[in-house]
Amino acid sequence: MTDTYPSGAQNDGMRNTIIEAARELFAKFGYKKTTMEDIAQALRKGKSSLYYYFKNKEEIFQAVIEMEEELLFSKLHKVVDSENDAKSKLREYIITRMETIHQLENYLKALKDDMLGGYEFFGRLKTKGEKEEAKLLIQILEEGTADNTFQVKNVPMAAVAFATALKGLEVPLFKSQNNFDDFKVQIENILNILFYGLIKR
Amino acid sequence: MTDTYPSGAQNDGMRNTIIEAARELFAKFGYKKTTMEDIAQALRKGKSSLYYYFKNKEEIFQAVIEMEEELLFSKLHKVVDSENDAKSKLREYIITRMETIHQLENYLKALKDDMLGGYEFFGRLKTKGEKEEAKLLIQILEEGTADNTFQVKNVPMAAVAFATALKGLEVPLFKSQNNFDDFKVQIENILNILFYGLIKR
DNA sequence: ACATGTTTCGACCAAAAAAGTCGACAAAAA
DNA sequence: TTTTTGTCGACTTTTTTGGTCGAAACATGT
Repeated sequence: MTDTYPSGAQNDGMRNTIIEAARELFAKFGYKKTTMEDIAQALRKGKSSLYYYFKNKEEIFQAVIEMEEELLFSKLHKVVDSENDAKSKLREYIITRMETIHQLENYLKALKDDMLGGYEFFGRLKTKGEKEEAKLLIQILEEGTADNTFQVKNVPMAAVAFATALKGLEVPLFKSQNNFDDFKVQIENILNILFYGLIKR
Repeated sequence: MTDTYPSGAQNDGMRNTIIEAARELFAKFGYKKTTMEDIAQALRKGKSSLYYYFKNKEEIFQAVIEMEEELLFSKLHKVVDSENDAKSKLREYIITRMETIHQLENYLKALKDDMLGGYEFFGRLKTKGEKEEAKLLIQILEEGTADNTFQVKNVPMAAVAFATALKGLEVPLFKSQNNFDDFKVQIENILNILFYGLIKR
């Protein structure tokens, strides 16, 4: 087979099993300190079995990060597709975003590592996520502008500005993984300031 | 200097600093996955500086385990030296023992690793701990026998039997590090059974 | 029963990582 | 100024790890 790995229904099962096991180990020890032997032992298999399903270690890690990004956007889509008004949606979007990223230890570590060169696959993944996030933010801002909750002249540009600000909020998550409640209070404060500037008066 | 390492007041400071930093890293990653570079970076020093204070990596780990054993027995001594009656002391001793061992992640890991060959220094440390524990249990049992709370014919032998039973209780700690509250309920149940057999009727 | 496809893994190799050493240097103390 | 203490970059040696390969076991099809 030419650089493709078994992905029929049967083997998706084993691939997903490997990804789940790897995910826990990467979360606990990090990418570097987790060995292929660790992952294999967690599955009670030989190390070389992993290479039947994945090309290499980084590909397993990529699959873990893709899964975690998928989880993140699944949650964000639920927020955007809810029946709430635009203001509530935006608030919920930001809180859900930061909270979920905080929980997805591997995704968070990958974001952090990316600042120092990170992984080959991560650039593409990040770009894809940024585009998806822009779409979601545009959707919320357009809803708010349509019903006059928000006063935004250039929605796409505002969405980009928002997304950039959200990235800045990621930095505190790199340092402290404990007091998210404190961080949440901070987010609420920032939201109030943001809304004061956005809500029509 | 001939195989001794600086241990004057000044350098005990640096040794203890190294031990504390190492302790956190060993607890988080385990002995094997923690590198000398990790420890050095945590202290913002060069890796070879560590070899000024310690002979090798295992000696650092030994110092960590000695410190944790010292913490354990310090707590146990407080229990035995309290003014409580023998029955309360025995109960408190067992709970404090299991709870503290549960908290001392490195000591617990060393106990676990010891079953698989473990570390060169650990045998001596364990023997020393067993002797000290026997003394403490004898003290409690003698107090209880003297005031007729317990009915024990051969106190030293009973102490050894107790210590052996306590070791058996360590095994559940190896597997689950989460629900200690459940484990504590189990301990209470076992204590009641033990007391029924011990308390004079 | 045999052939084919799928999955597993022990042995191995090359590369990378890590433990540990050494000599030079800086800083502190005498 | 000399001696002692402490630091660390460069290096060596040892160990670990990622990854490969061929053989074997297992499952499936004919």
